[in-house]
Amino acid sequence: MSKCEQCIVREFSALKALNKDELVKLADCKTSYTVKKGDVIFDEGDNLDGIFCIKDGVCKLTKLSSNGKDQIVKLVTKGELLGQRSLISEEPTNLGAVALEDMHVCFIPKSQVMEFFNVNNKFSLNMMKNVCHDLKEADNVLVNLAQKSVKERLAATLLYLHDAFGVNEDDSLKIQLSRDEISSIIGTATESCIRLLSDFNKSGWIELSGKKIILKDKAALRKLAE
Amino acid sequence: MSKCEQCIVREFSALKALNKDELVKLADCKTSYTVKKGDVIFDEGDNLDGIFCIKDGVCKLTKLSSNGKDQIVKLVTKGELLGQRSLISEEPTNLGAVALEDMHVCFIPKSQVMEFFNVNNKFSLNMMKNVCHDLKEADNVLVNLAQKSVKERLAATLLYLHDAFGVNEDDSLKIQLSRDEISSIIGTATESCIRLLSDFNKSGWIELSGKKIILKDKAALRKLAE
DNA sequence: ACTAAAGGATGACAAATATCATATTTTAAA
DNA sequence: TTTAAAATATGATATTTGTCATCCTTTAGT
Repeated sequence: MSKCEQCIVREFSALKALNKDELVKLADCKTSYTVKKGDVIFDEGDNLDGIFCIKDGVCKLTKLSSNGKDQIVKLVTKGELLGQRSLISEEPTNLGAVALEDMHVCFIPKSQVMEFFNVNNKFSLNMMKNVCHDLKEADNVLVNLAQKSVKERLAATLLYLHDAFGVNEDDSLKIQLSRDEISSIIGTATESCIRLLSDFNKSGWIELSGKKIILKDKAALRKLAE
Repeated sequence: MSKCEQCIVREFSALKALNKDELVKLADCKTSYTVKKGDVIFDEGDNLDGIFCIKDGVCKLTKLSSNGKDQIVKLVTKGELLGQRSLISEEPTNLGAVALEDMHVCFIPKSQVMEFFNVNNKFSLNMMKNVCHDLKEADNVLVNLAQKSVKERLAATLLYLHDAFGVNEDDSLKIQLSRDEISSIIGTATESCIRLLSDFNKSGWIELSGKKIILKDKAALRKLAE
């Protein structure tokens, strides 16, 4: 069982408020495991009995719409916690979580989270701030989906992927999404997304080679995304 | 200065967790006032020095998109609190609030909220649950905006207005929104919204008379909205 | 290495939605 | 009350986006 005290990732989440004793307790009760790319961490509607701390990797939070299509609501990465809302609300999850890469995650049982909650005010405040941040982001995404064109949303999404997940040595986006997944972020048909990527490519704003995407003209994309 | 102890509205928000002493304190520091229809309660980006408790009336929370159009993110009514997220995040507001009807609101200064926060665990938990509920709702709206057609969103919105705000004696929706405001909820051009309302009218699903809207065939609307 | 399946690309076309113009009705202000 | 402004309504048209068909490319499994 690895020690949470030495886990750098903890510094990026609400868990940073925990003291030494609490970290020992945490290490004691957590379950650490790996998740393969494509694996389901939890399904929409699952009853979670704790939260997940992402040690490494990225996953998508999705919701199935009544039209049969999945919408990606949020990408969650290293250092973030999963399932907080469900835990606080004492409700089943509203979104499902699927790994986009191989991941390392730790599961922290509800009882332990609740204990920290009650004894460590800083921890609960941090967690609350996380949820508040998520709410702000969700509102912003909502406005973009309602008011911007697919083209604008694609440009904005490419820039977001660039800024949030960085690039490889060859400048290609580090995070690898299928065309279908990109469509599922911007809320459009896969073919429309592919077509627009082609257009962006022809305009010289991006460069496509296989699954790799390189942003060649971020200024142009930024102008489009506003 | 009216007593918060006797205010029924309190029962519907996080404030229900306050005890008698705390309610006296609250009554002591709050400012109660009226807001006229169309008045701005706060603007997007304002620094709030407290939260608002809605005693009566309905307001819209909006965000201005870069295309110059306002998006209505949420309608907030009697019993709900405004500005919680901003207060917890210690950030300017992400959304503006405008009265849709004449309102009675109370302003509770930040210092007092923070004190309750620190001494009353139930209160902070309630507030946290509110934010979590807002997040869940925002995610759901987001998915609908991304995946459903304008027609479906209009049907869903009419049903929502019916269920959330009720009807008058003549069965017309109690809450009166302009066509422009309805468009701003569903995220479409005003003309498209007007046209679809006409279509719904011709189909016999709704009845329009001036600004009044009567839902004649909720089953049909529900089927459309899914 | 071979093969099936999945993902990606593109054309043709249809449907949904936005935009612009204009008329009518309602509302609010002088 | 009169009048100007705003809101509502509708047609004509352009643009955006989705759907369906087909082909090509990559990936994964045997």
